[in-house]
Amino acid sequence: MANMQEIARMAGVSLGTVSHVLNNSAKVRESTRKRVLEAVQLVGYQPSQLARGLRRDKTNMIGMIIPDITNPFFPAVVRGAEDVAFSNGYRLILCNTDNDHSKEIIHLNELRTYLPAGLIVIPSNFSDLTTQAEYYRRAGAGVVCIDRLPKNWSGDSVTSDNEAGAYNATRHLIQLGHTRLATITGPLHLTNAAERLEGFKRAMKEAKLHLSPEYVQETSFDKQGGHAKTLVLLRLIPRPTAIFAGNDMIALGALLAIREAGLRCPEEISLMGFDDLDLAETTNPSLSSVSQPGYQLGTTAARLLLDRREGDTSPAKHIVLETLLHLRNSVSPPPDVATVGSSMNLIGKKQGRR
Amino acid sequence: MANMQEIARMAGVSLGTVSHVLNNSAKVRESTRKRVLEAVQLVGYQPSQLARGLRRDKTNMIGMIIPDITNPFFPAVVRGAEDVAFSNGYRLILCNTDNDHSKEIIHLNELRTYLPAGLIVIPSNFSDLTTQAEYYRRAGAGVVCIDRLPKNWSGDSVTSDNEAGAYNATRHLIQLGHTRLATITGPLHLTNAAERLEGFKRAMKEAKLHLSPEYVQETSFDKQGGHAKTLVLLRLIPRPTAIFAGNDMIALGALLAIREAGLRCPEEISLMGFDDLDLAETTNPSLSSVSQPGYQLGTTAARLLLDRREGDTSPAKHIVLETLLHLRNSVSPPPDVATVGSSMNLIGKKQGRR
DNA sequence: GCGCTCAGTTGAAAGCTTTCAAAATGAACG
DNA sequence: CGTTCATTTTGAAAGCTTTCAACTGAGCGC
Repeated sequence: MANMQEIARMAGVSLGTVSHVLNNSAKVRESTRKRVLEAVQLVGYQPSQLARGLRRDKTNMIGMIIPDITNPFFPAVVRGAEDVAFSNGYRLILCNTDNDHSKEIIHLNELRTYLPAGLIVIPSNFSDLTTQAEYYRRAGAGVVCIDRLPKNWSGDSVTSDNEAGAYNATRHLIQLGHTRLATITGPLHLTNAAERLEGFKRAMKEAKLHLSPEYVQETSFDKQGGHAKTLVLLRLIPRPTAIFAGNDMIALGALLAIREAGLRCPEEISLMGFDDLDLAETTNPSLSSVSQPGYQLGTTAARLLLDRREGDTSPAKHIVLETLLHLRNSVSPPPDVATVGSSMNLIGKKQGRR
Repeated sequence: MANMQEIARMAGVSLGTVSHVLNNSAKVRESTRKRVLEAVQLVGYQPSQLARGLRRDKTNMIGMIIPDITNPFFPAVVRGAEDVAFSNGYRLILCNTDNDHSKEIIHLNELRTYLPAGLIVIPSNFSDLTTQAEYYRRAGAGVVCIDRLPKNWSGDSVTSDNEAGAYNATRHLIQLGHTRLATITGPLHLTNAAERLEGFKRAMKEAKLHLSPEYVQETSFDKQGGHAKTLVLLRLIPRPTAIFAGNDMIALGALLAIREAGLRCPEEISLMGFDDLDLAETTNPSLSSVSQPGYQLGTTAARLLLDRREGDTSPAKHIVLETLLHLRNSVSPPPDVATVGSSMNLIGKKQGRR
């Protein structure tokens, strides 16, 4: 591959001049500039990002560390980040951690030696990000934490308003007439799962509804977890009439379990998810869910990183994105209320409102 | 960040020796080796991948170029590639092209200057990959093309057996008694779409069924396309009793259109998808689909790349992965046949067979 | 004709590693 | 103790760019 040396020779100038033309780092006579650019065109020269990064102490790469691209919530986030990154000349290195904290450390350690412009991280379980981020910052690379935060995180972050989203969803169920509400949460050491539980509890408390401990089940954020814990809930006496699932994967498992148990959703039991994945639309019944803006999560994080890169040194920002309650067919008034009247349609119209 | 120089000083040896310890590139006395490793441990030294790449003329990065990570078929592919890459010490740079050939070129040109170990590409529309790949090969980087191939591709490739998958799916529909089969294909300049149409046609021909041109509709690989073209098909007289969709997104759109038209699936019209995405399981009715191994597509491609890296210089390989017909509830015998008998259950049992 | 300024250009160093020829070390042997 | 040979270790170059101090040459005022 052609290098600067060759361009310099072709244009009859020195290395330095070629560099100046390429980077606009000094005034270059128009005629000289033209000669250089012509040579560049001619051989299709592209500067070595490796050498450039080494010399500048910074590359145009952004490390993106996520649990698992296969989890349907994450692709939109990644895409959001990539779009903003790409259109500003940055590229994304994608790393999956499987929520495994040791895998995360490997990535964090190695990524650093690429001198990335920054890092966007969805922390793994028990992440050590707080310590590691310090090294990055010292090296002049920003770190933005998204979706959930590790212990003691004091850096930049972008999250969804999990608490409010859960609160609104729960309140909606309560307004429909439900009094025996249960929830299946994600792992409560994850801030997003914990916040959603908080929102759920706040709505319950506000409505002065009793919440017995076995109505709160904790599990992993996946279908199997949702399935297993729903079976537990369905065996309780009295049985809950509505389940608020910590995310849509859990809700999906719940739906399965409800069907297996021979119950009808929403007639006998209502179900509410979180994330509003594409699949929420196509399940049977379609799934009501709290919509959180995954794509925006990614773009905002990337934007934040680039702003830092361009010199924004204001104190750590904690951006919280709004959620939206997306109502579909998996919720209805509880069995006893349903027979009374049809307040249901009315409330169904609220679709899309917060 | 600590560098080799520092390690050398700490261990009281020269740069070269540190390098040899780190790379096992020469015999080093055990005691010396130990001193070096201790220093490395102590400061948590990690070699600069940038400098290493520059010197070695090759990094541990693999460029992965795909249309859009947001398309539900791709995450599994990417994950497969990342898993194999990661466990062999390689990292993935993810690039989305949106099927835009000019965006692909930008990525191809820039990625080259990172001296990646190789490239895994799902070519965009009208991709120029064949030309570009030559440059990569000259630089000692492998290029593996997956899922679909660009014009004149003669390099390594990994694809699914689209033709056979489509053939089997179509034959199944025919065996159920359908005679008026229609298909909605993806863009026919894409090899995978074209191959699926070929398989469809072969089954039709074999069964001596007539296929009039308006029963073959071409569109983009997405929901909107599927929706629009299904509306076209449903207006035809006589109306097809089965639709073979080019992929599950098209099938999803078709399902919507069928529902809108007030028709019942599968009773009045059967629907078959391709890809067997997760969502196929949760639609109503659940979607029968040709399952192609996305994850394996990724792992195989990465494996192939690494083999090349390790010196495999055999001629270009064209690996074709098997598909599997995954039967669910969206197909049944056509209306007239259904009333005759219940061969349906029997065939339904074939689930999972090829 | 001299000195000064200023725009434009240059050359070399630096960034961090790998690699290779050459040097140093150490052990064995006569 | 001096050689020899094998084993370790070293030093410097190379890979490609950016950056900065220094240089060149033209134009200008006096």
